[in-house]
Amino acid sequence: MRADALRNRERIVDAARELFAELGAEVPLDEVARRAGVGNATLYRNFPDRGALVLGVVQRVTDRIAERAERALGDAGDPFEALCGFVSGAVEERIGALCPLITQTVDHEHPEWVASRDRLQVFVDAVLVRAQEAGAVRTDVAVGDLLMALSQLSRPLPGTGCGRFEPFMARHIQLFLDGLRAPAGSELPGSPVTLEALRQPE
Amino acid sequence: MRADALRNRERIVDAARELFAELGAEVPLDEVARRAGVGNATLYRNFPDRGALVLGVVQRVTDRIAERAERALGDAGDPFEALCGFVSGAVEERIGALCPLITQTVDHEHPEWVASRDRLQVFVDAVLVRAQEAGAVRTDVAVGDLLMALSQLSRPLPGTGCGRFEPFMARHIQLFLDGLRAPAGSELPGSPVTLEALRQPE
Amino acid sequence: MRADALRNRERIVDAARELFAELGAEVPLDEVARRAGVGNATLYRNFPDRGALVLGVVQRVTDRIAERAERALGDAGDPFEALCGFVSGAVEERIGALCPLITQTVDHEHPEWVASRDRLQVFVDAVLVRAQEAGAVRTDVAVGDLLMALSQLSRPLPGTGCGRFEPFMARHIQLFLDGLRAPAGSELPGSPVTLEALRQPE
Amino acid sequence: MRADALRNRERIVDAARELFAELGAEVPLDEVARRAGVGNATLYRNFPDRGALVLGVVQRVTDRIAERAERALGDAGDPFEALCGFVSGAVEERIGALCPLITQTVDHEHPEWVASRDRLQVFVDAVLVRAQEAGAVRTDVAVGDLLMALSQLSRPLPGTGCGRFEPFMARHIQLFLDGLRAPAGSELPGSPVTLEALRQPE
DNA sequence: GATGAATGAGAGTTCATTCAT
DNA sequence: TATGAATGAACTCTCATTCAT
Repeated sequence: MRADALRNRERIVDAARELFAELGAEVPLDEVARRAGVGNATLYRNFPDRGALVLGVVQRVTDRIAERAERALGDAGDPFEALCGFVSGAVEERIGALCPLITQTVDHEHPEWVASRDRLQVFVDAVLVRAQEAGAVRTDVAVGDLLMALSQLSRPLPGTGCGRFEPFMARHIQLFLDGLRAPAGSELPGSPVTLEALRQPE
Repeated sequence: MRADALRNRERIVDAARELFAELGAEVPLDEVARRAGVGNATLYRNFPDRGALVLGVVQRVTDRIAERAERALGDAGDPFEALCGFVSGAVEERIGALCPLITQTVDHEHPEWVASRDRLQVFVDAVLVRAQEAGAVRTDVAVGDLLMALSQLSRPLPGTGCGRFEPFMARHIQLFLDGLRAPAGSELPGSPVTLEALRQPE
Repeated sequence: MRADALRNRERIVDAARELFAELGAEVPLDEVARRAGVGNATLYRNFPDRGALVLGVVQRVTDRIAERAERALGDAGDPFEALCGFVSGAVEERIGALCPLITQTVDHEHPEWVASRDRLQVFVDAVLVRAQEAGAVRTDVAVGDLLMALSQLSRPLPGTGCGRFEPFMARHIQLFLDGLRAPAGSELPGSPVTLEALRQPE
Repeated sequence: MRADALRNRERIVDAARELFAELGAEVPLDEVARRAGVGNATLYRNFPDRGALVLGVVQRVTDRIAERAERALGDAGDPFEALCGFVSGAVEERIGALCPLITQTVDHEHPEWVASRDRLQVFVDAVLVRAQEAGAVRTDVAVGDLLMALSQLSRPLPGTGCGRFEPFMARHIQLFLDGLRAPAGSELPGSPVTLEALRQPE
């Protein structure tokens, strides 16, 4: 019976991830339950409120992106190529839907979230630093710059049938990656950004 | 009383612009009315439904950004500097809130919107082409690339007290502008994007 | 200027009469004003609230039907024919919309209304009695029986494009008139009904 | 819990039937819910919009009247008496509130409604024809003449505390029934009316 | 543990009526 | 005086959440 329950939980998170990406974070939770093929009360049993569900999705996505970064680290080829590969993977994992979920509802003190976030940061940082040490990426940027900009550039636009704008996004992400290349094209305002910035002090 | 009515209309559009930027396109219309200092029915007299109000805001913002572009055109200085100045101005005008409003609710056949959009395109195109002809910007990008990416990079994040993330955005926009610089840093997928893309055929 | 004001008042009552008959007594008063070709505030100047407007319409219709009855009285031909002619005329005057307006909103103490009602009763009673005295109509019915049933049978049905059902109504009114004929086809429950019944004590 | 849900549905239809008859088809749905003793959202779960609720009520009433006709058919006594008994029963079932609901909101293509309507027609037709064959009722009338006129004559008048006018209605219905008696008292305009007329072609 | 149903709070929209020109 | 505009109350419908089976 526990296997069944776990499978339900998985299906709920998956359904929520898709729907959040397609229709935004405001989708009716009954809709999520329907897509997951469970009753709504089952959803509430697993995630007492919308915040808990969002946290579940955010962690899931974050962890999968961290895995991608870890895999990119193991890639022995050109460091910049590895970085680009990671970027594509992150987009596939729907990183574009991530930032709004985090800023809108995640509790930044929540230890599980902090752990996921830090793990993500460690691996992406390694991928980035390796490219910087190879002289391929300017040194005045940090992991938060990469991930936040990437998230924004691939962020879904409401009303677009989920994917309609992706061809454009690929161009714009490429332009951004060109802007990351060493030597620095211009001086950047502010300081390099890390993921802790997401919970900025007010 | 016509003067009074017009002033009310202005106040409603202004309030909506702010609230759409701060809280997204789903803000309660009663909230917009309250912020504008009018009764809710006054809002509905001027804008029969949410779509009409969104259209009003979109046109207002589009027109103001087009004016900025026109002014940048008159700037006799360095063409790339003029482009950067325009970009800053567009961000100030809250271009970041624009794309979602357009894709979500604007009727792409609506003649007034088409007129505003085309006017914007003409002026921004001129600013961009001038920089390209001066050899400062790569030639495989078009006005839609600039505006859509800019819009996404400056798009407000829900739950952030409107501005909290602007320091980061400035960095990321700068990186994107660096990516725009000639010579081209890499080959871009797809073709240069114009604003007609916003209404892409299905 | 008074002539103008009076003409406005007339136009408002006419518009209201048509709309009440077509769409029921709940039509928006702004709609009445539009149909009358005046501003809504002009309507409110003439009729402080919906009740006053309804009273105006009810009186107008009542008076016109009373005139028809008066004319039928002057008709020297067959008394039953005269009665039938009056009935047709009353239907043309939209008697079918009358009863609901009266029961719903008219103040039964209002002296002007009482005067109109009594005048109607006097004339219709005369038409009816004449037919009864000629032996054409059963004697156990009174003016209220005739007018209330007639009103119900010709009462507009909402959603019907005003007139779609009139062919049927003509049949049913004819059947009712046949039922009125002497000698009495059956014993009727209760007592003959007069128009005072419209304000029945509770 | 299905039993409970069904009971709720029943209570909602009953409450709606009463309120439609008392106050017309425009009663606030919240009022219906209150009268039924359920929350408003329960009403909306069962009947997604007002049209669905009206359809539910119309079907319920139609079916009950059809049952009455069926029972009248089984009555071995005088055919005209049986017809009169059916008429009384139909009035008790609130046939008077039926026509407006049908013309105002029912979708005349809706298969369930068509089925109910046709079933009603079959039984009432049988009752009527039997009286005609016994020589008691004129032969130039059909089931639609009977039911539509009956509906209009017993149609509730707004503002009357539901019943105040029933004594009169009984008289007028009796007069109408007298008019139905053979031999025909006069020639009727048009042709006999069936229930299909309710959806008349435009 | 899982489910369908119930609920109340809230959002969009309409309308009778009042105000300001 | 006549008008267009403003207003708040009311109504329909949705949705997060809780309950009963």
